[in-house]
Amino acid sequence: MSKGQPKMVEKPPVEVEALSLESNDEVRVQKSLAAAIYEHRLPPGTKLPEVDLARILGTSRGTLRKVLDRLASEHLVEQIPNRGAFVARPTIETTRNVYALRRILEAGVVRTLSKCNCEPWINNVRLQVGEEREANRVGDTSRYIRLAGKFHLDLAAATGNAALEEHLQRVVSQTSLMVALYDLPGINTCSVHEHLEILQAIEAGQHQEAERLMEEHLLSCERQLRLGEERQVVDLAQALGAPPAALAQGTPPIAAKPRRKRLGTVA
Amino acid sequence: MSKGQPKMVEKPPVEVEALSLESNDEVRVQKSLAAAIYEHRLPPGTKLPEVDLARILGTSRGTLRKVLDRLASEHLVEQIPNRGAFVARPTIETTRNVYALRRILEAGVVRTLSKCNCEPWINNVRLQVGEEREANRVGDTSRYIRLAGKFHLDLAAATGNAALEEHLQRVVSQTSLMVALYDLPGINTCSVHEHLEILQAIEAGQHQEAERLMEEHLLSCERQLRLGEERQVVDLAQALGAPPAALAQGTPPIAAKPRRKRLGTVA
DNA sequence: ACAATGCACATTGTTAACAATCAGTAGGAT
DNA sequence: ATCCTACTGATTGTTAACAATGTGCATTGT
Repeated sequence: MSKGQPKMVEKPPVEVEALSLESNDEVRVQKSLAAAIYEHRLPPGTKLPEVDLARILGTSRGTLRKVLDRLASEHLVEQIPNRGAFVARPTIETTRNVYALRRILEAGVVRTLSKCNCEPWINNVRLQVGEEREANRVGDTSRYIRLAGKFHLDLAAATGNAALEEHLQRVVSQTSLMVALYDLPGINTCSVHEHLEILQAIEAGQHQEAERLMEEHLLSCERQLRLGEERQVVDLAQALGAPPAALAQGTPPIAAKPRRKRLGTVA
Repeated sequence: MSKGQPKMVEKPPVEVEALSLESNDEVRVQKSLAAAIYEHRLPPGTKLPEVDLARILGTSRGTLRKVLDRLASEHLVEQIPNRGAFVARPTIETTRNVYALRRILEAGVVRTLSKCNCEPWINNVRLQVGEEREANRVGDTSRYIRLAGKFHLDLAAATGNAALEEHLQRVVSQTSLMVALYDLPGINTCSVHEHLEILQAIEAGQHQEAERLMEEHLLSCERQLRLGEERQVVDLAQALGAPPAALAQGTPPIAAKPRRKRLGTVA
């Protein structure tokens, strides 16, 4: 066998299961960061400097870098080329899209559950909704956020479809960012009552109704957000009541972001 | 401002759009690899050695590593701790789950499209289905696979929901691996005719029918796969017809993978 | 006083050398 | 002859130093 040219195709009898614990450090760090973002302890826009975070979380810069990359691929952080990583600030359009996707996914979850046996899980979930209500009453936001999300994820887990669960996990995490960005403080995000209604419909075997309730619930969540039109770049002239004659630009709102100061190039 | 302790929360006026071109090299390498896997040029189980691939794709080991990580997070490659990366070999259970997820997502796509105007895109898509048929007839598998997948992705793109499109992208890619693994060669994966039927129903505004056709289409795709029960570890004794008395293990198939030779420890 | 230019610091990005681990092989004992 | 053990080569994983880039401040000129 020539070893000069690269051997590309070579099937090994891989029979080992791909264990997902990996470095064990990466998952710990990733969970810490993801949880902090998810629970609004790190608000959107927060800078995430590599060295500081590495020291705080007790890991190396390399692993932290890898974790930031992964979180970026989940749209939980944004990376700007030579400036670093920030907690993501999803746009309003993205928010609408993600909520629409959640409706599709979770309607699917409920539909799938209607063909399964609820007994094994439904009581556990009901208990957790109780905790949810309690956390909400006491005012423990972190805990409440976690539990409210967990309700939806538990339903997905109950389907036994790991792929479905994983994808929902992603959008639910994103949703938390959107709540942090656009929710008015003081309003309760996920109504506990609606959660109970959904469980009830599922248990009673009312597929259609359960699905409708879930979609309605997600719609009501989205409606609690301040999703006015995109924070458009303010046209100073117009805002200050300049004479219309001065506005040669035309009617469409000036979408001109390209504020790009040309730099470098020796004068 | 003390610079001894780490400053964690610090909102910068990030108004720059997060450009996704990144290193420009990473995306190129990732696209190359992903395409090669998607088009079955790299069959499941193929080892992906870092140095070879880096040389072939004309990049550094570092970026290739990053790309492999990303593809692993999309379940296109599996990473085994100290042995490297391989083109993923999704299990039969995963396959069923992913197809179920596709039915959920794509039914959602069709439902969403029913509320939109088809005119801008439907003719383009129809033309591509023509190319699809042609590629299939000529026998250009790579091209056919690409186009058949593109149909589904184009529909998702037509919804204007980038999040939905992205998630579908992932499962469609995974699906390609499953076809490579479980499809019997010689059978055409996605029936062109069914694609046309779906388009027709959408155009005619028959929501229900379009949705039903899409689910039926995906079911028929899944049915073309050889998804017999999991390739269970063969019990040699039983397979060779050893006397039942010798089998003290019991009925359940010996799932004993833990072939783990204890190593090290000076004798 | 304001704007623009150049410098210094801080942070990110990349590379290369080193360390750890594993597969395959040769050797020896039972 | 077969099984076990120890070694070698190859490949992956990690660390640390270096390079590149951007930010902010001080300085200078109008």
